[in-house]
Amino acid sequence: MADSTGDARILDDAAGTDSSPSLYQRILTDIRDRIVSGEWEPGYRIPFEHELTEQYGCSRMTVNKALSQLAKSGLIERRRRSGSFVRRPQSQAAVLEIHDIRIEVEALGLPYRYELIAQTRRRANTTDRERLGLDVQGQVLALQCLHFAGSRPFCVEDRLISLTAVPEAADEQFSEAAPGPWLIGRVPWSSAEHVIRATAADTETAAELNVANGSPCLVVERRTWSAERPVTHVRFTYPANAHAVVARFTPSDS
Amino acid sequence: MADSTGDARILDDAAGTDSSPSLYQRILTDIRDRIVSGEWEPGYRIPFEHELTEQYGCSRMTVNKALSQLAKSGLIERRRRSGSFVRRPQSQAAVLEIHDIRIEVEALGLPYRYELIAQTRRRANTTDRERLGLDVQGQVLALQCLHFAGSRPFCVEDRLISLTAVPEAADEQFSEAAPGPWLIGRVPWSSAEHVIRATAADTETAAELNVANGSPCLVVERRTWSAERPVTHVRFTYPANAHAVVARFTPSDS
DNA sequence: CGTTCAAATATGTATATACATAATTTTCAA
DNA sequence: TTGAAAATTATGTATATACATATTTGAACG
Repeated sequence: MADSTGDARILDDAAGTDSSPSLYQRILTDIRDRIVSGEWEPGYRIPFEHELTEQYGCSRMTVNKALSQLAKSGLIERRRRSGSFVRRPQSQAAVLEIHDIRIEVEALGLPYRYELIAQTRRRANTTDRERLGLDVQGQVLALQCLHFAGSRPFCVEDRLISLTAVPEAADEQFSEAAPGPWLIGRVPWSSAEHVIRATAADTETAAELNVANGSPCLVVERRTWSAERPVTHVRFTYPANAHAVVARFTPSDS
Repeated sequence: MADSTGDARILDDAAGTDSSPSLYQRILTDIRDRIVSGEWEPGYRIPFEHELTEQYGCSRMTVNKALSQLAKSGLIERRRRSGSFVRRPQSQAAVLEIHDIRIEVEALGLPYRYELIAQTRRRANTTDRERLGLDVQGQVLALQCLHFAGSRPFCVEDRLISLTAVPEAADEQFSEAAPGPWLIGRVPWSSAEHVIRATAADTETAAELNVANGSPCLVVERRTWSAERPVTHVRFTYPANAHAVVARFTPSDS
């Protein structure tokens, strides 16, 4: 009797929808999409297991499997008796830190200051599209900023924001707040790519960083996507010896 | 009846052992330890679910949960009808590639050549212990090598291997095979840390890489652990523009 | 001798159920 | 009013069971 009930449910579902991805995976991606799209903001209480159980017409075990995985991957937080909540966008991944430069500078015991050098709004040109990984035209916001540690320049930031993905950025001044923290608090990212290399400082960069022309610099570029959509591309240029990128990795099964 | 059986089992286990970590997690770490310690080598067939079920006196669901997670984290591979097998050490993590320089060079369409410059065996000195993160003394093997792309030097490798962790390395010549691939095929790593920075080439490095003194270089350092034990530390120095480190990251719940 | 088809088998996903555990809310007495 | 005990609730882990699915093995047959 118990079995035949379950059986009927499975068959019903199979008939109703395409059941090629498993149910628990469908639940998982449904929830993940809602979080990543911003529909469910940080702090939002995800429906209780028993509610999802009803919505999907499945058992609690199935829902639990999906939610447990989301918790393990860090997208949600589960609290007994209270429910499951969307976590605020992880500001540092297990992997490569999405660094907040203010924190980096203050960790050195130096006062932090931020300065906006230039701000341009334009239709994406070829270079912009390449940087963002866009295939269609659209408005972008280009920013150039300087971060200071004490009185000395700490790094140059060269950023491009897709206004298609983040229209609110158009109304933002960025004269006080740096675009990095602003974006992080606003747009949950689902994927990121870093490219790290060394270059010799060109004339402009050398002047901005107050180093000798041609001296070695560390360049960190990051491209960020939210739900498959390009959000921002940023290039940080640091004078050598001022900065190192640290990445730790442990297979995540323990 | 079915319930009381399960019930009795749980109580038995609780009485017999400390049950503070959950059973499925105990199974998971048991297997993980055996793989990482090298007891179960790549290709080894892990006991079938029904065998583990007997060993741990639990249900298949519990064993399945542990094995599924190990599969998701990439440590094992599961094949229907055949069983679960230890995968060969992941040569590239989802995160930061543990790069095989030969492959990198050949991807550029250039012939690859490797040359051993120096090889020293010694008791670990202070610097060595610092590089490896060792707290006790022990024998280490220090290697210096050059990797060529065509006739031009591609990068300098400066490596330290803990002979406590890899005693076989003492008998290896490393005149033909580079230590990187040799180690990767032999020691499964459980954790890795990368530090990436830019420097100006010192006299020695400049000579080896055939670049101007003081020209910018990208330095990638990696420390590797196997089951909490330091295995190797390596520092790659590349002339700028010859190399970039690429890291991709997507939260792993999909 | 090879090809096809059926049995066997291990994993994959789902169910209903049970009890543990942590945290909040309610109740009730001092 | 406060403070301790009890009820409530959502998640955490485990069980027994069922059937699906992929793959190998082996048998039957042309």
